[in-house]
Amino acid sequence: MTSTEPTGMRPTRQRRAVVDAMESFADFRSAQEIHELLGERGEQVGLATVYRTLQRLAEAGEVDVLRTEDGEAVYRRCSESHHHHLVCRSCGATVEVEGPAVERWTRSIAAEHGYADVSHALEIFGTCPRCS
Amino acid sequence: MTSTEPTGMRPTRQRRAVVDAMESFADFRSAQEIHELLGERGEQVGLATVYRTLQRLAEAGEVDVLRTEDGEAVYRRCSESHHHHLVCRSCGATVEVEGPAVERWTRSIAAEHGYADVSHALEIFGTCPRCS
DNA sequence: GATCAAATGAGAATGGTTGTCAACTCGGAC
DNA sequence: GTCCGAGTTGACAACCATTCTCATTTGATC
Repeated sequence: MTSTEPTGMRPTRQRRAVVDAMESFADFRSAQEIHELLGERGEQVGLATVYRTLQRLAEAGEVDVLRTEDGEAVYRRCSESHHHHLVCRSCGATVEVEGPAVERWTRSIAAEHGYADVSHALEIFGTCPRCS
Repeated sequence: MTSTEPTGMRPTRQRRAVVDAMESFADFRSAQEIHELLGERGEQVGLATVYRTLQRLAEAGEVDVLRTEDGEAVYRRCSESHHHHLVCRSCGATVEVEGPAVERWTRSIAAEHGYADVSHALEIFGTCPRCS
């Protein structure tokens, strides 16, 4: 559950660099931005490697992934809380929301139908106060 | 709010065809799938036009857009029918589920943040009994 | 040090999506 | 009905995030 947990990944210079870079910001960044950041830090890491590493980290649950409105994947070090997004249809303004009720509900629905390893995706759309 | 509302779009054959096609399914489909569906229906509509039309409809709030896990945009007619899908990660088996609790929760969360015209998309993923 | 699977990087390939632009259409003016 | 201009279309090129390929390098183990 912690970030020092073994993930089955070899601790190469490149992976350490990516993990380090992830610690240096708290918002969502694209793979390309992270690659650029590494360059600025003097860490030479191939773009493909950045993509691969971020993917692995995401699979291992070490980072959160999100899709921007135009389909770009953005990453952020894993905040401890699972949450959803309330997105403005018009300007894209996003609010992170939590819902224990939803978590419980999805789990019970899945169990009811015999589904295992449950996860879910929930997005709420609306028009934000500024746009309406 | 209704689908007969003027959207500032000229009612061309192609747009009518896309809107019609959107009425023929209730789940999220990609632009390419919708384009293919139009072809099967004997409606000749260019792919670019399908993309443009869906974009316009989304802007006008006539359809909901969502990004799949791999960044593809998927569209669904904006409907009041509130059911969600419990999808098997392995074989794709889908169960439709309803959740008044979720409907209520999303509405209240949105209201809390001042968001209007609320809709939402929820998919639950798991491994079905047959696959686990 | 020898060995081998895992990891890397450069560049090519992929594929969804958007841009381009000449041809076409719709709706209003006449 | 005809004309006109702006909106729309479609074929195809361009774009660009992401993934693939594969020869080379690296880390862990013996």
